[in-house]
Amino acid sequence: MGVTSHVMDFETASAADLKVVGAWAYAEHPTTEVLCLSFEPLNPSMTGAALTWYPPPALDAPMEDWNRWREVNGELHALLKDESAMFVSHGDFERAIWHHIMVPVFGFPPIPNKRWNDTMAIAAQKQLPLELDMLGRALGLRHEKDKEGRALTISLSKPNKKTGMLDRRPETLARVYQYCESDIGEEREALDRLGWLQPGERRVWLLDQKINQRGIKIDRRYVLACQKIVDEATVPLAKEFEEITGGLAFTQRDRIMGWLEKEGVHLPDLTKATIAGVLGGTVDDSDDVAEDDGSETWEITLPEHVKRALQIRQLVGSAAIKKLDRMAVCTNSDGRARGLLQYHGAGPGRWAGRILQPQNFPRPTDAVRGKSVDLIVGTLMTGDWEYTEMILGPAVEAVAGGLRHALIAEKGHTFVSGDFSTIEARIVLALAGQKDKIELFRRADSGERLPNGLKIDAYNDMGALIYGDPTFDRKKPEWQEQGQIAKNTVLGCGFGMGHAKFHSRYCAHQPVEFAKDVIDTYRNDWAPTVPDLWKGLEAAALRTVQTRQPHEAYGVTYALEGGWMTARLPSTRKLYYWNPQLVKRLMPWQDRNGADVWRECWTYQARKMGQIKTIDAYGGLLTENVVQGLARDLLVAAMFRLEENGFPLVLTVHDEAVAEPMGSSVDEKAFREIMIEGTAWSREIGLPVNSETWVGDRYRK
DNA sequence: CGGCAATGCGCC
DNA sequence: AAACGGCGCATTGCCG
Repeated sequence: MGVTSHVMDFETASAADLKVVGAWAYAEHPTTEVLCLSFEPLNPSMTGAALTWYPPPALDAPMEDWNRWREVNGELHALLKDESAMFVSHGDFERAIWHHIMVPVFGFPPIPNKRWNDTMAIAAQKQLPLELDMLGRALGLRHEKDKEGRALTISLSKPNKKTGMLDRRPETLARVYQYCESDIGEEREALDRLGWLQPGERRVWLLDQKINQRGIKIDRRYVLACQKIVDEATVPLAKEFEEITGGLAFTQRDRIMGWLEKEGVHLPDLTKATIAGVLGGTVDDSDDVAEDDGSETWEITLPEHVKRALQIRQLVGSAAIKKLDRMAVCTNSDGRARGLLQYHGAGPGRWAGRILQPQNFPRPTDAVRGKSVDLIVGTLMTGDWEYTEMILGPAVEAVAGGLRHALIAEKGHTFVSGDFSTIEARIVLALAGQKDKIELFRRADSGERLPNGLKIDAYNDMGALIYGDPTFDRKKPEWQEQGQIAKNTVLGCGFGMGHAKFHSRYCAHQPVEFAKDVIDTYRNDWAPTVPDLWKGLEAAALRTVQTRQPHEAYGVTYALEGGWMTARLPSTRKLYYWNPQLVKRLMPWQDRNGADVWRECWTYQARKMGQIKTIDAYGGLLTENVVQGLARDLLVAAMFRLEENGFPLVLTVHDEAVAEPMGSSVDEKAFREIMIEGTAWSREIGLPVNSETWVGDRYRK
């Protein structure tokens, strides 16, 4: 990226909370002010050449202050004028401040995304922590964080408690400038070690920036109406809960558990499934929900007051409704929320969600399932919780189920969306060369029927094998439960899940032998080439670490590069594993004599819950990474085609893309064709791609 | 009071 | 012979 790159870092102060509202709403907030901007060339021969720009001094300031300011101001303008000059930031904060403050307030020219690089994106792509100081620690940088400077800078956003004044004294600001320049040092050091994005990914990042900056419209009126419903419906129930439990709030999970014990009720947890189980209502498994099948109606008689308390928790305990608060504050003045997606936030390259986390909206709940979006929105829009309960059902649950409808298309635009059907299961089978099952999916996609008239269906195919009945039909009411088992087998067993996990997760009320049979059926009969895929990838990767030479299996090439293990996918993109190490590990199974099994394995380090964790790289995991990575690349390929063909994207959710084209009549068929076109590599491995699409003016499932 | 870790719960 | 994984956010509870 050349010698003319400069690292840039702003320090700002604001009454807005950056973590809550995100960079774009923060930058636009009327109280947000730039304290300073440090910039420094990347050229190593110019280390220490950082300059710090700050807003112009007061009109009556001494001439020397003005002269000093003019010098830096001139340097910055000259830099911007040189179109070959590039800029580096950590995250999108600098771009947001530049757009909302430097351009309109201080008259600087806009900086197009093409002139930016992002160290956070690079760290993400190389599987390292995203936050700068943890990134530094992971890379073993010796740069010491200026904690005092940081604390001081943060304190400048708050008025002095006694005087009510904001501290902007010259000596205070001088300390902030010093901190800002030190921050840049850390970023530069990190960049030296990271290098740049791998080939092909810069254009993905540019697309990501376009989508994030385009934002998505939030229906503010709807959000406010939903908040009103939640508030008013919750008040009486919270009070009742408090009375029953002797002063507890329904959010206090641990204390509720304690209280239940005291009342003689022993539950393993307070998950949705468990509560539904003891309350006698079965967990409603809609066709496309793969979880919760382990739950069942437990033979427990509950005291009435305990039952009522659990009911209340079930009714109002949805954490998802907190998204309403975020939605209400994170939008820009044009009503759009920006910066909701983090490029490469997840290991194999998927996006992660930010701010209001648009990737985990609750799926339709009982209260709203099967009802039209118009009815749901029309009802909630009244803000009347009693009316809502009359039309839809429990108010909080109805709001939770309708949360995703708060995302709307701009006036004069329409949403069109599609996902990839069962894409991960298909990629596993295609990669493994399980041709008969791939053919099965292909025939199912084209709506073909069996000789007995039944539509071809992968889950039925699996069910027929598990239950030894060729007429197996999961749509028949009496086979509903078995249908779920079959579905979970197809979807869940591709990455080496063992019988114990399958049992506890999907069929806890069956004997464990049943789970064993299911796992065996998948591995030995339904998809016998898939375990070979696990073994093949595991062996190739292990040999690579052992010999330090590249090894290939199933079109995936493992190699050691710098401090990373890389996996080059059939799509040519590489996955990164930081700091691979050989280790001996005890396997979670015994040999036929019942003896422990030890093996040479390798580990790598990855970010997990804000920490660096050491992860064992076994075959099932490597397979999953490869498969998820390929699913992501398939989506990215479709995203480029969509963007180029008049479908501007506003959101992606792993295997789903949402666009917001102009006009009210949208070519849904064209959208679908683009989605299922596939790529050279997907055709090479014979992957059948299918997509279900919808069109509407509100986000939905 | 704020930072941090652990846990729960939502989605793919 | 054979280990599902990936996320973010809210809350709680502990620590200083």
